[in-house]
Amino acid sequence: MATRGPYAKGVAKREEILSKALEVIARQGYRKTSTRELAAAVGLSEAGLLHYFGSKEKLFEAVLRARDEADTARLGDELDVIDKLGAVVRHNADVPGLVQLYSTFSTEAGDPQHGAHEYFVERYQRLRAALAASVRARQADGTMSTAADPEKIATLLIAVSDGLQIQSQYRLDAEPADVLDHLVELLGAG
Amino acid sequence: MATRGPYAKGVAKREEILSKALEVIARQGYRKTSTRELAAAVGLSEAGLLHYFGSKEKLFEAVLRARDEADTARLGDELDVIDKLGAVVRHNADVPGLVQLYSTFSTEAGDPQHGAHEYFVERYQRLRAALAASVRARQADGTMSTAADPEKIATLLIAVSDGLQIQSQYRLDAEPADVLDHLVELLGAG
DNA sequence: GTCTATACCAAGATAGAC
DNA sequence: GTCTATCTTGGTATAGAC
Repeated sequence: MATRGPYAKGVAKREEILSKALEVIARQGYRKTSTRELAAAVGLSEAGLLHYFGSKEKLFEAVLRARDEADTARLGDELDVIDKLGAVVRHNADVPGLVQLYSTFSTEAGDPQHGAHEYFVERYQRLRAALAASVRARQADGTMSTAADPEKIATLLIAVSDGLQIQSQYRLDAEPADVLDHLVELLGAG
Repeated sequence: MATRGPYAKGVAKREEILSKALEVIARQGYRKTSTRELAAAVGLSEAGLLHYFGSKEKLFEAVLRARDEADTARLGDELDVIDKLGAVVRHNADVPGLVQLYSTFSTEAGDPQHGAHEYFVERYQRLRAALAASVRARQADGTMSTAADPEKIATLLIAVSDGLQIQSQYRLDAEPADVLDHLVELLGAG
């Protein structure tokens, strides 16, 4: 039962699929992207496509992981986590299809049976911990109110960022990132 | 060509469908609830069920409208809109199926082609206007910081409430309503 | 009691997941 | 190819306005 791992060709194809999937989804949204269409776009049969990821759910989970990695690579280590969150929200405004993928997927994976449920559980835990640490650091150097509860503010910041992405799909006048900035600014006083 | 309006029988059936739909969704989630199953639960064929609502999307839109009305009826006119939002978030914690329906639906209806898109556009506009008015009222009687921008805070409060419902599906320690309360409390200072 | 919109069903077209 | 899902087509039966 020696497990052999992916061949170089498979790794390359995997990456091609992810980047193509991102492109197609960004153009036409998540719900309208079928595995059939995606398969055609990368020159594979449906079975061939699913061979790499096992299921549609896992494929989209991989797309989101790739996006997280791209965000991390793009933003570097200059900003603290709260500022990064703002930068990502700002950047996302230019990629509506991806926003829809993230929103739809994070919502439907709320079902513990969903293939990507654990991915989001871990992602949210990691994000909350990092944001809470950033809140504490800001409180220590006096740039955030000490009345704020770090854990609750961490949860709040994620909620704001998720919720703004949903609202932004419905003729929202304000820029989502500006609303988030306003919150951080108000939390700085006091 | 005179349009005759629904018969008494139809009105009753419509209500039965809405309440049964809520029940079924609460038990097994939104995505796993098919029109076939729903039709069986109310003793109709699929075509008979769709006769009332036209499409699955419109049916679930009707469920959400009914929930909004129930919330309004239950809460009365004692509370101002911000407090009502908190009360609804608190109440929703007891109806997990509804939370999933609302989250999933509000997300996938982000597509302008979606049957319920206009419903959410109007709902968000109405909510934002009401919340902004409440912010201004609080600023006038000194219970909210005048540094807060009423429009942005209105958008923010909705985002928080939507985002918390998503996060609550992923092993969130804090009570969503407590996080919202914490925000309102912090906005009161200053 | 007539008439027609409403209430409902059987079968199938279409399309996506796998 | 198979299975499952939404929704359409083309009907019959009945409620209830006149």
